Amino acid sequence: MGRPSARDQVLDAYQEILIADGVAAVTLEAVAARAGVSKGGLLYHFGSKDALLDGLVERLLHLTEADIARAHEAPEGPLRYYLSTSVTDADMGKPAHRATIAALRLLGTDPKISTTMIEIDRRWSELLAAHLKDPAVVQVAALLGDGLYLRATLGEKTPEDFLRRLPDMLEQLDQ
Amino acid sequence: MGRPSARDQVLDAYQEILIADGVAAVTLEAVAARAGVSKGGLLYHFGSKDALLDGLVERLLHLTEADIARAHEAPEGPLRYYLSTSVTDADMGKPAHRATIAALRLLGTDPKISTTMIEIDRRWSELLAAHLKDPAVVQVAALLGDGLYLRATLGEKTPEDFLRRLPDMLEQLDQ
DNA sequence: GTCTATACTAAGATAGAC
DNA sequence: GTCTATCTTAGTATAGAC
Repeated sequence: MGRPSARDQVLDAYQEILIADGVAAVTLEAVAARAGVSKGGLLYHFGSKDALLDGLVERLLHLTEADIARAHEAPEGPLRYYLSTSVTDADMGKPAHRATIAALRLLGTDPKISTTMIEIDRRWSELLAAHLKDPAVVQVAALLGDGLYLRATLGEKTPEDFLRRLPDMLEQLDQ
Repeated sequence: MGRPSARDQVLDAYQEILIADGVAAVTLEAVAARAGVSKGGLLYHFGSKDALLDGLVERLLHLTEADIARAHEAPEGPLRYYLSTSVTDADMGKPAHRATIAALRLLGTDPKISTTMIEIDRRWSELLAAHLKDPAVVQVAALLGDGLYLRATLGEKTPEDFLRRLPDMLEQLDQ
């Protein structure tokens, strides 16, 4: 693992401020402070605020790829993996999850966010399609994932017991 | 109907810029220009940028209330009304819909947006709960609505034929 | 109720030392 | 690779005329 590079620490700080305090709180100064570097130091790694966003998008894409690979192998199957992954408190610490929530905070600010989220949706749907019969159920599952992420971004938690029932309901629908 | 007040025109401009160009494009100057008034004129109606956001939230709450009242009477039933309402191209012009998309653009910028969206979710769920047997299906329906709104915000359109099947699937699940 | 002019501030970015 | 100092601009908000 090794200790994180300064670059990664900056990206972490960016992400965490985004999640905790919202887009308005993300100033170069605040990010630098949280990462333990100066504004100049930060700008060495990311030449502009926009570069910071690009960095987050890139990270999100990588983490998602890794997550989908894991879903492929998951003993409980991709559907359960996908839906639980989205939101449980236990998973809130999951890197892919945090990066997604952070990115969603930037929704209105840059079109790159939208295209990235659409792309991620597409990849998960691809995986789900390979494991469900009915394409409509795939759509439902993907849509539910999106709903869960929106709620997580709103700070609303979805009841655990409902989350446990969810995959069963979808499988019933897939008959 | 009467012609819209200057105040309303300002709010319209704010909303439309939000939807079309995102949060960064929303400057007092841009909003004023689009509303056909000067910066000073705008600030007479809304004393600050924050007041503009408050205005949108208030409008959204009113429109939602009216929409829910309509859903109550809808011949196709609240479930169908809720799900179609969310996203069809035909409904894109619907005031409640546009206000919602605009508000979602502001997600990361102010906690008021989150609390408002949660409140709106709650009200729709209340209505749906009165017309479905299984509380879990109510949750699913509400979550799907959220997912549809997130996708609309992303600019991704959901296939019409899938949308038509959706309520039937949920009713099947509710047996 | 709306306009013009202007003050003020915050924040992004550059330059150059270390 | 990181820091301090500084420049620059954009954008919010105020004041006061009409």
